Amino acid sequence: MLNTVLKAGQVLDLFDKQNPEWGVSEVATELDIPKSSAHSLLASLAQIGLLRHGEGGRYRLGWKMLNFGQIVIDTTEFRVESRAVMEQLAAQYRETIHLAVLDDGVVVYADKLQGQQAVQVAVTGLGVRLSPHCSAVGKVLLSHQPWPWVREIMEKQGMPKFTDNTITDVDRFQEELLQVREQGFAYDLEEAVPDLCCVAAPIYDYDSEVVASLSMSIPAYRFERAKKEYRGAVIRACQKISRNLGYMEFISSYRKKAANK
Amino acid sequence: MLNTVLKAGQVLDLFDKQNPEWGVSEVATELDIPKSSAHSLLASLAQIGLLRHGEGGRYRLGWKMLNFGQIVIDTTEFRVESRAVMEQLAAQYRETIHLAVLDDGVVVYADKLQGQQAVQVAVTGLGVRLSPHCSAVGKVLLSHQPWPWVREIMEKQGMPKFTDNTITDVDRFQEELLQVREQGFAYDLEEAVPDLCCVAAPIYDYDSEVVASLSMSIPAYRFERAKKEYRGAVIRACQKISRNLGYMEFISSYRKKAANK
DNA sequence: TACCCCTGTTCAGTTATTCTGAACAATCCT
DNA sequence: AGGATTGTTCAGAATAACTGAACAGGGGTA
Repeated sequence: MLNTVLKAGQVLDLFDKQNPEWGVSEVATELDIPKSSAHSLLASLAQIGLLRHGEGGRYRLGWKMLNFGQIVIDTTEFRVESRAVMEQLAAQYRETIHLAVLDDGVVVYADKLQGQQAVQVAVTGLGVRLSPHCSAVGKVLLSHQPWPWVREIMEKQGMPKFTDNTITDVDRFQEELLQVREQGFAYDLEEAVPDLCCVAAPIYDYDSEVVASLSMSIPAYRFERAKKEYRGAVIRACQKISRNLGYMEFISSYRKKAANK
Repeated sequence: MLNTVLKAGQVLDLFDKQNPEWGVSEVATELDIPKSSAHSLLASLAQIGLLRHGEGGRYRLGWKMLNFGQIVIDTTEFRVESRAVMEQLAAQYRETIHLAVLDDGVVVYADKLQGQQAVQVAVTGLGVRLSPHCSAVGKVLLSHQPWPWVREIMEKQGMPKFTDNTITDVDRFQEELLQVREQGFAYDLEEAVPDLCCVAAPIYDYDSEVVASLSMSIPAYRFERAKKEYRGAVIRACQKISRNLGYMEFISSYRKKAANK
């Protein structure tokens, strides 16, 4: 591992929505490195376009980040395939639809659609990273990962309690994941945000790997009324996307048999 | 300048919409470096999340890029201010609206709206980088930069001919920029794409700096009919955005006088 | 207006890293 | 099953990064 690149990564990670602008001295004190080291890191990152230094010598994330982000969006196969199905769902139910993936143990929103105002949609909240233990998509994605790995992640990240329903016990979480995997969908019953429920299902690719998860978010009072219908719609949507990605169920079950031999 | 970071930048620049996936050996031969060097670069970039290595050990841009791109979008002041005005323009004229900035001598689309289908809009073509000599936004942005610097950029990048109207002569381009700066707007009369015309104007910030340019793109036959109206609409939109950013014209003229002393 | 303090930037010697090329392991294709 | 890819590892040789003090440029204040 190249030490210099790792340091550069630490520098980049400082830039977030709350602190989009950093000076050399600030970075130096924050990372506890000499001013000159911070300077060469920032200057080099600016030279390759990942940062830019505008007025006052302060640094911001560069426009190339926009470019790279867009490439991610445009070249992710399941994202392209999901789009049409997501729009259909959003149009029919007028609820918020999320498409999420697992990245280094956290849930990342790869796409988002709102039923109401169509315009702002695809941009807001995209790329947001959050802990997976309290969301339907997180449960779905983790349920298809080996438990020891999941356990390690949970211990490393912790399982913060956001509402009374948040699962904070590791063993309880394992049971939940087993059930999710078994039944092929997951609920989030006000576990992350009060009064907000979600239902999510897995998206498989041609290799029968779970590559993403799609969810619909619904206010609790409305969710209770038609839980089954929402669930069915999400599951059918995921099946349709999976099929478009080349997933075939019978091959999957065949491979499971082969693996168990 | 940190050599390692520069190398990392070269690696990242390989990833584009046409080649979103690279292996170690491919990178090594492409950049003419030993396989092991390519490996440590890719592995390190993957560790900090800028890349990810999925199936087959091949590497792709990481999900963190989406995150960073989104931060750029959400924390760019003029972009936030422009949004409402752009939507208004798009709704009224039903034509494509672009918001562009200058980054290292090239034009970058910071936002894009289409009048017709509202949904796909904000995502398509965002972050795209193109040469500035054949677009209205490019002319506007360059017209507010010192000519020697612009000349250098033009000589480095070249001025490729896309249509019969493309300006390919440097001296001719200088005249054009002088006029654009003087009149406060720029046309693109089928200079980049046949049958496509644009009109663009500058967006000033509180410091009287040109930070971006907004343009409207219209099919040539329609553009000829109402050139003046389109021009007026774009200029008024830019003035409104500039004012929201704290730009005040009288301060600008005051500073010009002070600078000329 | 002049001062002071805090910026970002540069530089050269010391230190620690990266770079390299060959050997290994795993995978795909024939 | 074989051959030729691929990605990965390792230890010595070469080179880069790290440091801390000195420099320069602004912004604010007295």
